[in-house]
Amino acid sequence: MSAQKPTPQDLSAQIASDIRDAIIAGDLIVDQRLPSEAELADQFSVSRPTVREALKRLAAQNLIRTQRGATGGAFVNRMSFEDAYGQQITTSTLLLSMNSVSFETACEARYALERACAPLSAQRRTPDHLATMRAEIVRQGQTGLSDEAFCASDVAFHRALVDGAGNPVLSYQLAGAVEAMQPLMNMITYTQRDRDRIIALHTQIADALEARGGAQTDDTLAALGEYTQTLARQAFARRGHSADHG
Amino acid sequence: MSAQKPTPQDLSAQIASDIRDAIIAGDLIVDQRLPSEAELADQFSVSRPTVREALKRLAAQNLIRTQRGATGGAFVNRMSFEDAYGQQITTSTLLLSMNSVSFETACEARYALERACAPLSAQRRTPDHLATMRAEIVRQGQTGLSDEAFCASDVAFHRALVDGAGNPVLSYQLAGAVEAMQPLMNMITYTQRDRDRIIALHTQIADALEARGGAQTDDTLAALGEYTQTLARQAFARRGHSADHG
DNA sequence: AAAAATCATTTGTCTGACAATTGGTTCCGG
DNA sequence: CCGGAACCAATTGTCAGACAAATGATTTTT
Repeated sequence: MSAQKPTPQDLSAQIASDIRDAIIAGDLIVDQRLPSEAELADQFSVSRPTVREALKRLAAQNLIRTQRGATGGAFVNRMSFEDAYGQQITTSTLLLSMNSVSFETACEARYALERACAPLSAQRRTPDHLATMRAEIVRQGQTGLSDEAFCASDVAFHRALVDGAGNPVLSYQLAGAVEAMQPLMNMITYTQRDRDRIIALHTQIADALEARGGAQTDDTLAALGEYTQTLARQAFARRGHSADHG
Repeated sequence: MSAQKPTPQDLSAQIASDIRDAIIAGDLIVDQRLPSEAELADQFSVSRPTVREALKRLAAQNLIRTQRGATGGAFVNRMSFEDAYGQQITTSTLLLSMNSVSFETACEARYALERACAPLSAQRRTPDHLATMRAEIVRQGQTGLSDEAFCASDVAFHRALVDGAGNPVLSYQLAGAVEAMQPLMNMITYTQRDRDRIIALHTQIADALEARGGAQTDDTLAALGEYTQTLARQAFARRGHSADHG
């Protein structure tokens, strides 16, 4: 009966919640202009700085954009796929780096999700997607490529695979899984032999997609996932050893 | 040599970016206390309100938490899976509702991702997961259940399936795909016959998971996805008709 | 009619202040 | 010496008012 949440929330957080709810509920539609900061301050009976803090919270979530000038103000933002990508990647990256998620768990999730794209990508990939993948494979074979650059190319390869499915929602969901893995992948040192093996598997995947072989793609992805897990286990075993000696 | 980005960004956005980068780079570790607002204002040569706006931006992304009092301040937040779920769902929901993503595209993505969990869930699901699924199936069969409640139960059922994979990263990634679909699913009117069919498929899925049948689960999920698409097509066809007449 | 100057509105930023919270500190009493 | 109560200091939360900067609309001038 009393207050479950008396005032654990700041005013700016409450106001942000109110406006956010209105946007989600559709009471505020895309590109609609919110009242000016002064008006909002009046409506909520708070000061303008407090309103501004609330608006900044919403802006941080890409829910609104602001523009200054005579006809300026805060406008409900159409959440773009690009915005969503960015948030997804930031969130996923931090989630993985801060929660002692094992490489194994993250890797399993990534390859499970990616395999979900395989049949669709085999069906719909365009020559563009294939070209991107082939180009990344070539890059991965270059001598003198740093491990970091190798991983970046790996990510680009896999993004092309995912995008090949031609489903932007899928691409968005996968963005986090693929990109957030990169920092973890960077912790591995790749020998030339490792790279050769990965490149061979990438080539198999590209070939399978070119031949519209969904099942083949899926199998090869599974193999690549397994191989990645093996590499990681070796890397961490080595690290564990040197830790013992350090 | 001039400015690539002259000043398209607010000061508070720049400061938020700086701090965010520091967190992502690991320069600021979990639970570490940031300098006080006054100190930050000094360091960045801005006023305290500007610093506060920056901090609110970060708080909106669950990157920091603030606490007041003598030993209070802003602390780097450990991004919890729960936090990440919430952001993921909000972002996905808005993305779908604002971008005229077709039901077909969203549904395809959802079932593709969910099928990725099938083999893992068949392998690892606990009796708890099965019990949840069975309970939701029972609920779905209750007479007088509103379409909305039916959809909510559907979501709960699918979440149990996904959680059964025992991979929190996977659960997190799927949260958006499954939950964000609910508003779209709510647009469909389910006849008793529709519900019976869905319940039958759900039962098949639960049975398959109980029998550790990954492939069977996958097949049934595919069938359920197809059926959902069919229902949606019918619903939209009807809607189109009445639109013609209205 | 076109261009330039002006204006009004709105966000961005600053200054200074006070309230509220909260852990630590000091002081008093036993 | 110990325990508790009063006090203190640091910090965030909020407010009020002001000015700067941007920007579209308006008015004036050419």
